[in-house]
Amino acid sequence: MVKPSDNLVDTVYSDLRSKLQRSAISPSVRLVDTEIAATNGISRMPAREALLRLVAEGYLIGTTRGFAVRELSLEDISGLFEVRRQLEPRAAASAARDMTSDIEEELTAAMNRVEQMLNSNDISGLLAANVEFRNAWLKAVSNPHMAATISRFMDYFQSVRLGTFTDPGTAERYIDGLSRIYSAFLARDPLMVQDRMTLFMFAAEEAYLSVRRRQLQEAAETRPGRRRNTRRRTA
Amino acid sequence: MVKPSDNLVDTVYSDLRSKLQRSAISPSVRLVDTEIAATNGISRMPAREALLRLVAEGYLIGTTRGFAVRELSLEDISGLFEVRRQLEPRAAASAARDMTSDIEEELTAAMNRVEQMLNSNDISGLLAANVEFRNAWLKAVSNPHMAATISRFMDYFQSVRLGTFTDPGTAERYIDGLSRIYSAFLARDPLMVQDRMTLFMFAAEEAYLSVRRRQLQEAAETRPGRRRNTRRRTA
DNA sequence: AGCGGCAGATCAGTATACGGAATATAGCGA
DNA sequence: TCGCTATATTCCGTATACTGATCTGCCGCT
Repeated sequence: MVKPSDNLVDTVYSDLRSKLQRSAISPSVRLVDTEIAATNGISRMPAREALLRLVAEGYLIGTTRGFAVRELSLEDISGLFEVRRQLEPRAAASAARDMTSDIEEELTAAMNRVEQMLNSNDISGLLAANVEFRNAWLKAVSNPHMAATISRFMDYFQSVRLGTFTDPGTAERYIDGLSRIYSAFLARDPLMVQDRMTLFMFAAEEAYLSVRRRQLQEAAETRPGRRRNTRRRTA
Repeated sequence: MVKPSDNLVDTVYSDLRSKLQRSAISPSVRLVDTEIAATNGISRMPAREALLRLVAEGYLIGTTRGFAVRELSLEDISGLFEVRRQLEPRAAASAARDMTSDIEEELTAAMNRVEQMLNSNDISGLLAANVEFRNAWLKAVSNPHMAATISRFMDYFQSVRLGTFTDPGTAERYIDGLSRIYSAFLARDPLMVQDRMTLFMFAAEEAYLSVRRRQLQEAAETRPGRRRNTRRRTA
């Protein structure tokens, strides 16, 4: 997943992207190109270009005072899940059909790590293991356009996912759905994978919506009359 | 569809994007940032950033000697259509359900223009009318993420589409499928729209594949030992 | 005549610099 | 003490300059 490539823009982009995947950047922090440039020992331009790319892809938004990670509205979550529902069950089914044994091993390793992290209450480890699991089955999707699109849509949720896993009950239900998908993969049953993934999608949407609702409510309580500027840059 | 916005990057980006949509740029021409900057009366940076954005989105590829429009392989076409099949029938169905009367008017206007252009053998006009038609129903898709994704996947085909419309038989079959979808929209029957769009997708895939196959064969004949460099930039 | 190497040209990548817009802050008056 | 205005700051957008890699074409060698 790490693409060091050779040019600075890609390096910074990959670095930021992986931080976003790990929810390592809070929506409240401001990402400023000069800062990123300084910490990486490069000039503004590569840092800026990486940031703009993330903005174009919808992960960040540009404000007048630095860039910030985009916060999903409830409508965003519903909309994004509508797309995911159309793509992921079908893609996972084709992955189950075409899966090789080494991918099965990766899947097993990821699933073990997920359960291990759940037991040790390691939230960020759980997040990482979760990403591992999805990357494992995505590898078996032969259509690169399909895989890339799915990967992108999944990544939008990383900032919210953290909140999902903090709640123990939700996390356990989430992992339970995941393990059901896992066993369907082991059975190499495309239809079972498809059905369980579909169920999983609906459950996940519910979980994200409720977490986000709570987040928004808490935010409204702590800073009642707070305004945010979003500025131009029509996505 | 035109977003003038206010900053130069967006301006150049929209300009190039609309040119790509009209197949106004041949894959053989090299897009160089300095040239674009000069013609638009701006500096390299905005032009360059617009080009990089198009590269990141997959419309262009970077070479050591300027940027060029990406040519789709047969595998690309199959892969892209697999995604389109998952999204467009469903989205069109929801559009048929939620469509307002003014969107119906737009759809009718676009359909009339399509037939008019077909009769007068105006290929580029046909292309434009076709884009009009799809934009009309996409407006009725309430989920912006869905609409944006579909729009993006459609745009990959503009370079090939030109070839599709050049062949009279294929063009007529294409338009026939379109008019069947149109009448299903008029009937406000989501399921009929969904089914006809599904059929349309398969027919379109066939058409694109055969056109592209012919293109590739012709290219192989005219310049047999021609080599192309694609360079780094791991998408 | 064909082949290999050298020099110039081209163009992407990166760095630095300047201007302007929006925001934050300090100073002033009530 | 509070509100308003002027100044300072921050940071984006754009411009210009430099560097290095790659390609092309020329020239000499065989």
